[in-house]
Amino acid sequence: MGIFEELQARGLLAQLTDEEGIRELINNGKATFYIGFDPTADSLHVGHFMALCLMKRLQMAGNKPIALLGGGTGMIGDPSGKTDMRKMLTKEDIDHNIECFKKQMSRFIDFSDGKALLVNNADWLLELNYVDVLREVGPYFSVTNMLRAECFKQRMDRDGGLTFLEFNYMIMQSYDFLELYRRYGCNLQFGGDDQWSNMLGGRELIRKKLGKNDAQAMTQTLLLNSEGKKMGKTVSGAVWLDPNKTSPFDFYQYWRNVADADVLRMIRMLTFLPLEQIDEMDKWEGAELNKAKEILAFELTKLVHGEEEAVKAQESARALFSGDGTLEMPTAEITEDMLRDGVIDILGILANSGLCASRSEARRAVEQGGVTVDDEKITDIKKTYAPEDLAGDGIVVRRGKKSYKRIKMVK
RNA sequence: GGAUGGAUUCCCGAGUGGCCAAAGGGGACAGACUGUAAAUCUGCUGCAAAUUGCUUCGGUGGUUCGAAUCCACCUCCAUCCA
Repeated sequence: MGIFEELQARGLLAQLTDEEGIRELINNGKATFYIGFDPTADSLHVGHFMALCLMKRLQMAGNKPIALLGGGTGMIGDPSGKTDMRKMLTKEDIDHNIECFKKQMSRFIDFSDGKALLVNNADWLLELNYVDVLREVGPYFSVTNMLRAECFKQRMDRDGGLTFLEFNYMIMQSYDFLELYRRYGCNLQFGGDDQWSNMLGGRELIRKKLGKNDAQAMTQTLLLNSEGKKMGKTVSGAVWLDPNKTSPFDFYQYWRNVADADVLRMIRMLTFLPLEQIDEMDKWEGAELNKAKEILAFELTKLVHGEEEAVKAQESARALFSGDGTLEMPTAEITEDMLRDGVIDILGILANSGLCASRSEARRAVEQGGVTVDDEKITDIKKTYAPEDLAGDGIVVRRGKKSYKRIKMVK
């Protein structure tokens, strides 16, 4: 089975310009392909992770990946699938973000000996001048066609409309493909399915401008859950790959908690487990799926944070939910200035430790029976603790099922 | 540039002088049930030294005993016209 068939079996492929051509290309390791990453934040998130995995798979099959960082396009902002216009980033932000991306990417992709390239489109986009661009690519784009593209259509119907700035994103991205084709012989572009129309733009441009018909594009399935929402997003924001932004434990928990209907699909798409093994799991049902969730969470945490962190996260989770294994626990410190009359009440502990946002919220949590100290339920909102109670290892305060902290007194 | 309609709490959205910390829904959080899932049910959802006080309805000033609500100016947004 070639890499093409494997990607297909894993459900990663969405749209392709030429199925046979692409199969031929990647199965024989003849593709030089690129995926673009917009440096809109200082860490990669789960959506990027999926793209990185795809790059890795293709690299393992002998193809040459180019990671294109959007230092230039990032200054414009992609309108595809966005409800709001992106906020404009400063040059400094973008450069900083690119540095962060580079570090994280090298964990996944082997950039040694030219096996993969990392380029920044700022290198060519920023030098362009307006008139040259118009002359060079202007004639090859039909505004009529562009407006027909789904991503623009939706945007036009929405409040706020589509700005000229965003409208140009597609042209920039097409220009990238052209440039990479010229410079590195890049003959294939990958991207999320929402990028399809932008990618076709590039292919068209190469065809019209250079008369070459061998630039291909293919998109990967977007990572959606069974409710059609994007995976990797929580209420508090994205699930990041940077351990300082999303701790390995939280990362683990995110995957541990996916819905039944999604587990197998996620395993198939995101892990590197052999397909035969996954097919076996596909027969699992009901509570057995919990095992599958554990596998998913463990495998992904291992890929992103390493085996050691994955083991720790798994043990902590088991300890927290079923009582076996060792519990690694975040600690919050209580200082003397938080004391009132020489003691601190339970509400103060909850609020100061970050388990609750405010004393009011803490009060509610206690009143509803959601707070536990050293496995004993707290019912009295006036309960207080003296510094001696918090000495040594301190106490373990748990709020609800999933958040807990060790509370210690410091001088 | 002109006309019209808007801006309310995390989001959507009611409220058009006191009974308003502000209906309803969504989300979030907590509890029950469970499998750390889904569905369902219950509670809860501005802050605090907590039967009270303080801050909040785009901004600034004003009218009034009293303003989310009335007036003036400003900012931003949408739709139509140019």
